[in-house]
Amino acid sequence: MKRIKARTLSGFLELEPKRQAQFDCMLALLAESYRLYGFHNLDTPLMEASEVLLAKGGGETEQQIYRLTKGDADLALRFDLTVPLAKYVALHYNELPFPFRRYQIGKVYRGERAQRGRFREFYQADIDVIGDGSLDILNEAEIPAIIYRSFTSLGLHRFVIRVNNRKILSGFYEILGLQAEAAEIMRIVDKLDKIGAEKVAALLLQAGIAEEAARQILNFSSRARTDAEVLSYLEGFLGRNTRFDEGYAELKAVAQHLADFGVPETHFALDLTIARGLDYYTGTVYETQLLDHPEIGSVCSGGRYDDLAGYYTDKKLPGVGISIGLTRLFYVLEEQGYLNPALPTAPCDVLVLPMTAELSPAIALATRLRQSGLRTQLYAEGRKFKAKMSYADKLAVPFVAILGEEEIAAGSVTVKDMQSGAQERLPLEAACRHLEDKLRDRPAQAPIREPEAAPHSNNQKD
RNA sequence: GUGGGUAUAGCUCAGUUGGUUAGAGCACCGGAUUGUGGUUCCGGGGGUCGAGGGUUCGAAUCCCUUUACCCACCCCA
Repeated sequence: MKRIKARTLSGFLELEPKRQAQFDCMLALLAESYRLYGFHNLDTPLMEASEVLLAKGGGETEQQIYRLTKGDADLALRFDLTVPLAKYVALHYNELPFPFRRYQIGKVYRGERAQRGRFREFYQADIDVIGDGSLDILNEAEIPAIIYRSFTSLGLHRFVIRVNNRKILSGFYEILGLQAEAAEIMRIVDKLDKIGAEKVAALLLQAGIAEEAARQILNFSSRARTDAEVLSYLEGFLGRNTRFDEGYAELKAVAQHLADFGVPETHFALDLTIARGLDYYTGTVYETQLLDHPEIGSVCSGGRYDDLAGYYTDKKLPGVGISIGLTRLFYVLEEQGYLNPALPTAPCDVLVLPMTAELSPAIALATRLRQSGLRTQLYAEGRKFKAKMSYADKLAVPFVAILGEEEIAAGSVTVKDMQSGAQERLPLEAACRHLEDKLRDRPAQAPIREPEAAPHSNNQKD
């Protein structure tokens, strides 16, 4: 028989059990953070009609989307979670409460070249708040708090949430008489972090921007300012452009309530360089960077948009949302050695090891433990004790319960703590309560553990 | 889509100007230890050297074709 070589497609991440458990832990904590802020969960289909996903048409999406046909049906795999949300909100408009707050954590697909930290199938963890006709600015101000909560709950602390407002940028470019080039300028300025001021200046000139204007654009986007300095700097331009003035008011409103929302100043920065390449953002934009690894770019991005579902409905549905690239985040944190080795990854709390051919007592014990809510696995294979212990070790299970002839005869069970190696024989009920106590008292572990001191950056591009 | 690189065991890789039967570490399995794992020692299984063609007495090694993958750019999470 000819065997097919087992393989996984490039750009598709597949984890062995221990790493999957670490990933799942991060995913669960994100969902918990999102729920804490009152978001509905949503699970839309992985596949949609191509015409729905490609409503916008053109550009990168069309090139990168996975498309397939089945009979006459023209189907596509979702490219992000925002377009399916737009369809969902348009379709279920009458049944939804507005503002509609939903979170969604799911896989998305992009048929582009895979490379380090870039996948063809990856998880996005999104939240969006959709308004019916209008949406209060406070929803935009709350977003940094959700980001802060989400990252700290994972155990990450060395990050900064950068915020800007696109109305300020486009208003400023209008003041310079460059409204036609605004989108292109933003895309270039957005690279400031990556390639530096000189190269950005060169790109601006290349794009046909006059030298003086380029100088002003760069000066405007200079980062060396505190939040207060940014706001007072912006005040100097007020009264010259309506859009600019609006953006200023919004940015100020977002910054104003940070303390009330519990976001420390250290984790937040008004940053006029943040532009976002995506063109549907119309107001506040967010990016989150890991301080120790700026080279990986933003790990959580989003912003305000005025018209979510214009392709599907006449209703005007403004919103604000963010997306965490969970697969990339996991990949990078693992690569940097940030995953907490103390994170429990065992599929169960107790492994019951029967030593006799008669399995009834072991089954009864497992049932008893499960009734107490302890995750319990029964090892039924008739292999050597050594193999059974080795299995327990591979699972990294914290406790094993050994049931041999002696234990059964005495109505007892031997409980072994796999970490310390200590074991004791206890009467059945006492053993169960002992396990309950031990497992209840275990401290919660965050999936991420950052190094004490920031490692010096040696990630020069080569 | 553009540019560069790589392909040898499950994984990470070594392999001399082309020369016996292609190696190491990790992983896996067995034994030392038949009621005790994770450490140690001993042993074992596992490879069409990506595929196809060519040069040669002889190819993992040189040449051609091809496929896959990796890195970077574009763009993004």
